[in-house]
Amino acid sequence: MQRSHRNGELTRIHVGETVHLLGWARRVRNLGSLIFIDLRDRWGLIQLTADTTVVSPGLLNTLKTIRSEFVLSVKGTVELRNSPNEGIATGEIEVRILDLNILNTSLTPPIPIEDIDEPAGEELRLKYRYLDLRKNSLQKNLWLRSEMSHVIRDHFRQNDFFEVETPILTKSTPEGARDYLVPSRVHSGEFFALPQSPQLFKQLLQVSGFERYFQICRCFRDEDLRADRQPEFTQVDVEMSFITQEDIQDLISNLMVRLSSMVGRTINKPIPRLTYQDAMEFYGSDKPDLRFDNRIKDVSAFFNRSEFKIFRNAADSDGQRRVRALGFSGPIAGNLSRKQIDDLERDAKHLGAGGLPYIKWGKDGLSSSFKKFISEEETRKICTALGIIDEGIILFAVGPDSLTSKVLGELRNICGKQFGLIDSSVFSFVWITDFPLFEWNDDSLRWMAVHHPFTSPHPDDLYMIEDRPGECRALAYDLVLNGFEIGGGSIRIHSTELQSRIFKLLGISEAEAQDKFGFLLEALGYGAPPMGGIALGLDRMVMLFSGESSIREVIAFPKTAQARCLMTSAPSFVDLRQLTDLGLLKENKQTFRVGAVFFESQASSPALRRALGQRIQEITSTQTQGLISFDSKGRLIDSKTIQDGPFFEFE
RNA sequence: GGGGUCGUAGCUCAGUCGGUUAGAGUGCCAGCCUGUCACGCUGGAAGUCGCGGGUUCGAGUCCCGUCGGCCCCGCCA
Repeated sequence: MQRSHRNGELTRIHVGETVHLLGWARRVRNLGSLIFIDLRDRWGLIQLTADTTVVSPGLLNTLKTIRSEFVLSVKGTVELRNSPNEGIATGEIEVRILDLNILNTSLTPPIPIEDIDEPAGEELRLKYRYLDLRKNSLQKNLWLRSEMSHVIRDHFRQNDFFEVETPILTKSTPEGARDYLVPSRVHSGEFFALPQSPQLFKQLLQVSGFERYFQICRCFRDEDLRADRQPEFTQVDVEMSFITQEDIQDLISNLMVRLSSMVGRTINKPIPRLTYQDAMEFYGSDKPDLRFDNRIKDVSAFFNRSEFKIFRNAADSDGQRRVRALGFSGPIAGNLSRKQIDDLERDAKHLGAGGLPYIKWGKDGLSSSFKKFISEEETRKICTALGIIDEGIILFAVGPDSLTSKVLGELRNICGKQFGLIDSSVFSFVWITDFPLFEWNDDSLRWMAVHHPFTSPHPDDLYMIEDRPGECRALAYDLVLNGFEIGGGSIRIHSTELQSRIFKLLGISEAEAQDKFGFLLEALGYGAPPMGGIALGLDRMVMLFSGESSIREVIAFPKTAQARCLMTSAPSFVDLRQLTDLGLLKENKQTFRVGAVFFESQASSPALRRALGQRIQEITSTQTQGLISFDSKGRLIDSKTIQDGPFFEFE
């Protein structure tokens, strides 16, 4: 069974040739004495045609039975079309069918297998993922992903990197995300954890002298999901010895230039750097979208004599609380409706603000939520300070920086989209540097590592680790693209003493450190080189590079927001035997889910009855009870009483 | 853990104030059709209104609960 050509690669130079093609019938257009079939394979679409008045009766019969998504093998002659279609790549030509075999039939697909304006709901698309993946858009996305992976491998190989696989079954570590656990059968009661990242292994590979390591690896985090977060995701993991953060940033910047060119984007080097502090001050975010430059400004000083008490108090608070503002010029911003402003205020309140004070200058002149506290002259001064020349709006937030940054940073993103400030064809990369090393956690009442506990402090800040941990900077950096964090890394600690100091500050006891990371601490004592690295989020990169807004569109078999696979129905209950094998059920107390499945049918033959029995086993688990009904042809009529059986416990 | 939103034919959706036999487009099936390419025309079949309970003479519509999809907050070193 061989094809002579790929469908999408046929052109007018093949006219006159007899070709053998394979693929799926995307659509059949039967005009009576003329039949057209669009045949799809991985490389494209070609129109098959047959004149039913001249083909053999056998072929005519076959042609009549073809439906969408049937799998076909075709022999035919390439011809120029009478009426070309400029809309498709192979629109100049068509293949006149000489012979055709149906290799397989297809049920009517439950979802449209085409990129159309109103695609099926995501629930169905995920259930029938193998059909959804036939669509051109998903094939294109996964192809881009495949190509990007190759370019990434090539880039690191060219730079003398060593690809090493690290364990998937590994050790649970404190700090960080919740682990996915895997019970050990051999060691009853003990667990492996799936890696949140190969962090410790890549550091140990540096101790081993590999010097340049990379891996494209799967990572797992048992946390709640978002459009850009899946429980398992793919990292481009990198670690190097004897380097500075600039070395790593340069290496990755070069990679980004190469990858961007794959989707027709040119980016300027060097990629700009912004300190964490400046990012928070000017953009209210550690992953600012720099496709537009509207900046947050501290306007506290304008209000140190103001009648507006909330602002005045903040201005007088010596920096504890500040009045910060974000301005947008232009008629769209200046002429927002009451409702649009209410919507923004609702967003602001949602983020923790008390309200959304604003000044707006539009067609109808000035309006402001605190007009009576501010003169027109003062208003003009503030407008000028924020660069609002003609029409525009200024949004205010007051309070501690943590609050005002969050509110204005988020409003900046919302307004940037709403006011059309974002050129979606632009790639705007930025390195965010000098992250804080620690942050105070109110729940556990202790300092936590912002990046991870192996991150090196900034050498200038070493002296204040114990006294002023909150001010201590880390040699840590994130790579941000269009408002998404696509990577993060750091220079690591390579001395046992410093690592112990950090653990101590984090409240990790000597004993716990030994228990959890003893192997690392020990390794650092055997000539660990200075080292650092980065991990890039491949899923997010492919998402952004393909213009998608969810990483599910660039993952072959993604999970839902509730971390389920709708296609396989994972996770699922398992046999009790498996649980007892794993030591997850105590021997002296066993839990059984008791059930029995009855079924009724008028099945005509013993063979059909046996098949139905099998079918029931497929659609129920051993823990199920209820009644299933089939009709005489074995079609399912009713299974609504099927449910999970009750638990019984025996001592 | 919390907030928002959606769930009606295979699919995408409409369904008014709670009131007759729940509609449209598309897909599917059948017939007709020689240049279609989202073919066209004619006809037809197709519904557990997510599930459970409640209010009511009467529920797709109102109330409570529950399940599921999506988005967000918390969370994600």
